[in-house]
Amino acid sequence: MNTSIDNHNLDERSLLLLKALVERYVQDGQPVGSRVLSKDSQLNLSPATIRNVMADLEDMGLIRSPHTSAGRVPTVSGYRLFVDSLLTVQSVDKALLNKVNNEFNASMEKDEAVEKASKILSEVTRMAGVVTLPNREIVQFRHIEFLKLSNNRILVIFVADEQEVHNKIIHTDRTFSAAELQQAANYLNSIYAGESLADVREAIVKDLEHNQQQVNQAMIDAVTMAQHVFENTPHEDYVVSGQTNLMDFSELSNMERLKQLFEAFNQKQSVLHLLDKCQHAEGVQIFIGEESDYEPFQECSLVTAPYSAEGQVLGVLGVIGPTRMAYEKVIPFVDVTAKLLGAALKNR
Amino acid sequence: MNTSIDNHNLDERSLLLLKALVERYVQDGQPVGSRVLSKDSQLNLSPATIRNVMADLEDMGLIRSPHTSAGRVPTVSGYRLFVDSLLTVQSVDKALLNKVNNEFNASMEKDEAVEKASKILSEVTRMAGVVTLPNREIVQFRHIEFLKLSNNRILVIFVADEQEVHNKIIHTDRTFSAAELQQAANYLNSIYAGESLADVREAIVKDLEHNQQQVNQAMIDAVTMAQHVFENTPHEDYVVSGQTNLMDFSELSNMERLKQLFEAFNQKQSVLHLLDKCQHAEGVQIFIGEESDYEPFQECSLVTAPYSAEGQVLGVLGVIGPTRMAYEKVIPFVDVTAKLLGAALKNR
DNA sequence: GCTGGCACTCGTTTATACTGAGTGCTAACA
DNA sequence: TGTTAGCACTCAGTATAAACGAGTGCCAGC
Repeated sequence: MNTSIDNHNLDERSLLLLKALVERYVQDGQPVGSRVLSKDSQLNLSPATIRNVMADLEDMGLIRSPHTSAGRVPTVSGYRLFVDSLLTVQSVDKALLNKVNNEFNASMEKDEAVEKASKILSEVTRMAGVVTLPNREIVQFRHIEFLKLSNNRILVIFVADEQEVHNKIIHTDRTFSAAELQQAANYLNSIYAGESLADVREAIVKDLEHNQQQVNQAMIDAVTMAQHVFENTPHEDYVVSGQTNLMDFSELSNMERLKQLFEAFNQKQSVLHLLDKCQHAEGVQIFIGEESDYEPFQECSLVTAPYSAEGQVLGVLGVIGPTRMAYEKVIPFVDVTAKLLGAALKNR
Repeated sequence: MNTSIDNHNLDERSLLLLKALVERYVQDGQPVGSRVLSKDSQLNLSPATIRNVMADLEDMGLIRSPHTSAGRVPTVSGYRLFVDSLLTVQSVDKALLNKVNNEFNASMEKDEAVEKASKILSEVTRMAGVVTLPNREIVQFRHIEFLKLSNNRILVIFVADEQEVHNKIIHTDRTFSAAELQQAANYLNSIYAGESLADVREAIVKDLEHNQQQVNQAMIDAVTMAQHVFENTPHEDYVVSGQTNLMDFSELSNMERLKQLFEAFNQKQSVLHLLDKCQHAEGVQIFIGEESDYEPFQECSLVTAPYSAEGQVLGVLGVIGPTRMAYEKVIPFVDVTAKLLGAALKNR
């Protein structure tokens, strides 16, 4: 790795100072001046010298001062450099780790575990926790069932992956008898059971083409109905916890922006898009402030990690909080939570 | 009705003045003084006279002044008197009514309709809308199905009331074969289909006692499993929309309290309790400020109405907003929305 | 009983000055 | 050449005071 690029051609001392500055600022939220930094940092330097260095750092866009007579605060690039090469990751407290691990107990179902993970993330970090629901594409088709409601409304229940039950009402062109429905279900169960949903979807399309030439109307009907169910397969989704924690941060106390942020969580769509980007990143991924390129998150950072079981990436989890957060603690915690959630989902 | 009690022994003029004051205050959120009221109200009275009347109203606890040199604002009792006997209900705008009615279309399922109602309430009133999910007790049992997961974990799927699908995983003492499960389902479907959930629950208990003496183990097993499913029947629940609308009100801009309020929505429990109280009230029910006796709602009012279909009360819906709201518009709108939702659920 | 008048209250605004944290620059020092 | 002490300067924040104005309560007169 070319550290000279990573580090903006800065010498050791400047980097140490930047590190000290970020840590200090994260700690008490006040712009930090040369005087405190002089006492704070290991290097025994006078405030004046520090001011010189800070001037350089400011020129490089790593820090800035809110106004003339205030200290300096890190810019996004400053934070970036910090998290990329400066920060000393703190290992997660043993006791905490144990406690969290115990929260995931064996009798827990998928949804519960996800919910729990989100809650843990928010409670431990005192920020907002978010977990995407396990990806459905790689899930196995297990069982399907049709129930006639009214003449051409049919309730379809299908079970995926041992315990996920989905249901949907479809509208058909003609009326089916209970026997026909039973037959269709049997047909589908016999040929698709055990395949992944993605595969099933593909297979359905092929089956339709293929059967068209044949004359078995019953099969065509069955597959057509299945297609109804799978074509707009349930959207992805995620769970948020501890949104209200964000109301405690003074940097997010602007009602205007806070409202935007909360609405973003409700909308889901854009946040999902953002989380998707992290899905196939390896390990922890971080968006600092405007890096996310998403207006409502301007003042926030997002720390994520994908979680997986048996080599399969299932989803993403993370926390959202103010840019000024204790990255050195949050990052390892998000990381470990992802692993624990993955483990908890292993035999589900 | 004994108006002399209702009206705190106030003469017509005082009441008219109170009415004018409340309306004015609701309109522009500023304490209203004698001068504006003198111009505003029909009665041609000098500010001095109005001041005298206001002094009386203040003595009775209907209005108060935030400080010496401000106008007056209504107290909770003031609002109460206003909504009970003073307010002139404005009929809902025809165009709006039509628009709202069209939002509920026939192909909508129960959950969707509820969701929609909540959204409509929040969007039209620009406050938070809330709708409890239709009561499940009166719902019909339709179909049950058991699916074996692992040795003693069984996935139970049951369909209620034509389209509601519920699922739950139960743990059994012994292992059942697929055939046994099928048999159990058949048994339950044949004897309980069509009954209300409440009845089913009762029947199960009786069946168990009764069958105990008999020797048909299969039936006992079936009923025992059913009992597992029904014993802690899914909790009540509700849907909120437009929480973030509440962030626009200056009277709720205290972060501390706003956080409390949002957390109350998440907790659900207490809010549900409050809504429950309205379930069997006839027509619109209103809690003004502290009347709800629920801390987080201190600065808020809740306007609710039960909704029903075919004579059966299904749930409650309403809006939550600042005490200072346009009751004369909100009340009829909540009322009519309840009716429309009821109608939309009629043939579901 | 209603009204005009008047003294009074008190939150809000505006102006002014003061404070203190922090800077940039320069000159001297090692 | 890098470091430091010193000094003038900037500027947000706070305090103080004065002026303002919206509104009141009360009283005397119509």
